Amino acid sequence: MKVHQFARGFWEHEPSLTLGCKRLRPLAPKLANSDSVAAFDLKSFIRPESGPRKLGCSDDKRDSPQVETHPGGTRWNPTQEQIGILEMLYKSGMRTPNAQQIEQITAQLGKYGKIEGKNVFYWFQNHKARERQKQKRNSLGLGHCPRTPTSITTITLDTRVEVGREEDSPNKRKCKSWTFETVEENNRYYREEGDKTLELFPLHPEGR
Amino acid sequence: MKVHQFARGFWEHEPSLTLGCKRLRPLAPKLANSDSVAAFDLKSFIRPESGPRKLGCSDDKRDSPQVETHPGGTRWNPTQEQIGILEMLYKSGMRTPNAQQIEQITAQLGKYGKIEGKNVFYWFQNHKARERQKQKRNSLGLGHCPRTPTSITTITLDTRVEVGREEDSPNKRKCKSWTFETVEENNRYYREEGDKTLELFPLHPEGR
DNA sequence: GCAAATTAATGATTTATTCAAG
DNA sequence: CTTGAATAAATCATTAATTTGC
Repeated sequence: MKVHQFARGFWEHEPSLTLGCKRLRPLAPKLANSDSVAAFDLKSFIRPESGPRKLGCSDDKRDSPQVETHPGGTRWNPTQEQIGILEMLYKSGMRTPNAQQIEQITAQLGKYGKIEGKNVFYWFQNHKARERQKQKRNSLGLGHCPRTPTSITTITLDTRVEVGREEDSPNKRKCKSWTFETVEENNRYYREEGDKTLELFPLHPEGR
Repeated sequence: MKVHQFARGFWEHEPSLTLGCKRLRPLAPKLANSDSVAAFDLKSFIRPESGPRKLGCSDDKRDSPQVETHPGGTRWNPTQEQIGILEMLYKSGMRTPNAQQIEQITAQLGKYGKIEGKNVFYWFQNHKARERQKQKRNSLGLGHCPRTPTSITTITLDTRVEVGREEDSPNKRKCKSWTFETVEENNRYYREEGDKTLELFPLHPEGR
């Protein structure tokens, strides 16, 4: 709220940035004049996806025949093996795997078909949420007995990980580090940020 | 739901996995009996946290005088400059920056103090949400006039990025790829998954 | 003045909801 | 209509402000 002075000239520092110059006069100067260069095209910076629509699945989908991974594949198409394993893990009590676990799972599942970490992550999120819905529907639908978890079933080995409940331990927070990558218009694949991240993390020497 | 056979022996495949064996017993060291090998310690695998509390800010805060980044730093502690710039961008209409943008912003803000991409990401999420709350409170609090955005102000350059509203363009979905990393017990720092990810991504050649 | 105690802000995660591919 | 993907809302947890008693 206070500082705004240095705002000026902020982007000029690094020539490596695509949006170099004096633009970024975020406020004030509309004035229909020279918006070509001076305009800075903040719009495209802010929302690069607004212009070109997607709607494509006609021409760019044909380049890669189908051999690899999911067919024309925008999204992950899990194989039976993958689903089976995931469900097994779920039944074993796993709910929100951490990075290491996701990594391992992804590595394993990768043997049965192409898959990424985020697919595993999403799967667990969705599955958890949908099992919960289903359970809620059931508990409301057929009578009451609201404490009956519909899918305890199997997995009763010695692991006493809660199966039907999620909210349990008081300290649930983890601490994750991500690397974003957008797959849009003209996207890169997996942006490293490599060393940066490495030097960033020793900060929090311990989780919480 | 169907497949369960291969469940057994699933983790034995890859010796490269760190949790191959029985180590990784971060918590629950009590119980002297025989849960050592046969137990497989699935529990610790499933929920490695929940044991050790943090509560530290008394002795580990003094090692690094204060020079670098946030003091004993578990979480990002933004500097005035960083906040200022972020707010500026927010006011410019930026709401949910994509990977590329986060990257650039992070690079810039890194000049004023340690920061990661996820901090930027979170900041925008939180700020957006909290501005929304605030606005809702205000609109409810002082009279009506429910269509008055309290902070249109500035930013009227040629970029017609919406300032006061969020829900707008029909196609909002992006497609991000992450690399998770948990910082817990004995955590790793930034797990690559490097080549893997690279070969994974060409799948979705374009967002949506 | 100064720490412990309390409160206010806000960074970080999780959960709920929504969108859209197939 | 199923479900992968993404976003928004709710929640948790730290850190900084601040208050308070000495």
